[in-house]
Amino acid sequence: MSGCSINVFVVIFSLHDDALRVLLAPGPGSGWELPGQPLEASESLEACALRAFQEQVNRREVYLEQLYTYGGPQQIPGGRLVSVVYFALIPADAHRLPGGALRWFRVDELPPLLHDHSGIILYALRRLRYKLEYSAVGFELLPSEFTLSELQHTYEVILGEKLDKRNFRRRILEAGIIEETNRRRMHGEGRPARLYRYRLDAVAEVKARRLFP
Amino acid sequence: MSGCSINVFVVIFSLHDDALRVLLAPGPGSGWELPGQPLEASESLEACALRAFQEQVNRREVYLEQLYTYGGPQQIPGGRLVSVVYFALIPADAHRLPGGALRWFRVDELPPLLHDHSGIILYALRRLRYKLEYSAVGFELLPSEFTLSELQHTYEVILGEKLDKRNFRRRILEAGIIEETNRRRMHGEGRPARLYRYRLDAVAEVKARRLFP
DNA sequence: AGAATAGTGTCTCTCAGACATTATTTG
DNA sequence: CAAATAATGTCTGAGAGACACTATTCT
Repeated sequence: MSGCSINVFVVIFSLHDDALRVLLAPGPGSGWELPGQPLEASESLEACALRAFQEQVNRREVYLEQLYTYGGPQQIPGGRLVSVVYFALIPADAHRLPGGALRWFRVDELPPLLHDHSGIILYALRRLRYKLEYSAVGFELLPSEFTLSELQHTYEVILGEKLDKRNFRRRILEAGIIEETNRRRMHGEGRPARLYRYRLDAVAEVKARRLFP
Repeated sequence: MSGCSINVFVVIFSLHDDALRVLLAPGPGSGWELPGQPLEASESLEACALRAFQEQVNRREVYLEQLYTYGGPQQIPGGRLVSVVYFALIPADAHRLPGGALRWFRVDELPPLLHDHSGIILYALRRLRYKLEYSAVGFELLPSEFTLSELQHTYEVILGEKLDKRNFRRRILEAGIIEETNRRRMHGEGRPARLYRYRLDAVAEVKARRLFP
C-alpha cells in the first residue's frame, strides 16, 4: 500500500444568538481550521466524522452528510493527503459549550482560515441553503418541539432574508412534514405559541432524500 | 502514515443505440465492475479518474463530477480501502469502441456486479436524472451540434419517459442555453432539422453549477 | 387597557402541462 | 403526391408571492 493518509473534516453548523455559526479549531500556526482528524485503521468515514464532534453534542443523533473529497496532487512530508469533508447540523439545545480550544464563529464573520477551509465552509453553506429549499433539513437545527415562528426564524437566518409569515406557514403546513402537539410555549409576553414537531415519517423521507447511501 | 489505499472508480455514461449505457470492466472473479484504479502518489483525484477512460474517448473535454466517497470499516489484506467514485458523460460521437475487455451495458440490463457497484450505478443514474431537471447536463451526451429532436430523445432515454414536443422546445428555448446555427441536418427523409449548439456562456454557467470546486 | 406575539385568507400572476395542425423536404 | 419528420400556439389549472387584520396572553 502506498504511503497515504486520509483526514476527515467536518463543517459543523449550529444556530445561536440569532446567527448561523460554525465550530472551528485553532490551527497549528496562526489561523483557524475545521475540526478534523486522521482516519483510523478500522473505522468508517462516517464514524470518524462523528468522533470529530462527539464531545460537543449531547444528543446521539445528528444530521451528517458527506460534502466532498479533496485530493490535490500536493505532497506532504511522508505521503500525500486526501481530505474527506462532511457537514453536520446540530440543534441549538443539544450542543455544549465548546470544550478545549474550539470556538463558534458566525458564518458571516469567519476568522482567517488555513488551507482552503474558508472555501469549503462557503460551499457547505451554499449546499445548506440549497437543501433548505427542497428538503426539511431546517428542523435539524431546532429542538424536537418548536414553534412556527422559531422555524421561520431559522430559515431566515440561514437564507439571510426575511420571509412572509403567511406564505411560510402555508407552505410548511401544506408540505405535511410537521404536526401539531397539544403543548404550547409560554414566554411570558404575548400570546403563547403552539408547539409543533416533525412527523416521524417525514424524518424518514428526509433521510431517503439524503445524497447517499 | 497508516497503510491505506485509495481507489478511484468512474461511472461512465454514454448514449448509443437508443439506450443509456455504462462502461464496465470484467472483475477478478465472475462478475463485472466499474473501471477504476489505485490513486498514484502525485496525481489529483480528478486526474486519476480521467486516466480510467482516456483510452475510450477521442475528445479531451468530458463532463466529470465527483459522486461519493465510500470507506466502510472493511479490512482488506494489507490495509483498509477507500473508494472515490466519479461519474462522467461522454458524447455519442466521441467514444471509441471499447478497447481491451471493457464493454458497454444498457443501464436497464446490468450484468452481475461486484462489490456494491450496482448500487453505485443506480445512484449515479438518479443523480443524472435529477441534474437533468435543473442544469444543462444533457448536452454533454450529444455532439457539439444537434437537432432539437435529438436533444429531446436524449432526455427521453435518460428519464425513461416520453416528453411533449412543444413543451420541451418551449422550455429549452426559453431557458436560453442553446442557440440556432445556420446549418441543418439532412437525413434523406422528411424535412431537414435546424442544428443548434449550446451557448458558450451557458457552458460556463453549467460549470458554475457543478458541485465543487 | 396596552404591549407583545400568534394566527389567519384572498387575489393575482406566472409557469407547467395537455393538446392538433401546418410546413418542408425526399423519392 | 405520398411519406416522413420539423415546427408552431392556445387554453387551463396549480402554485407562488404580495398583502393587513384579528386573537390571545401578560402586566
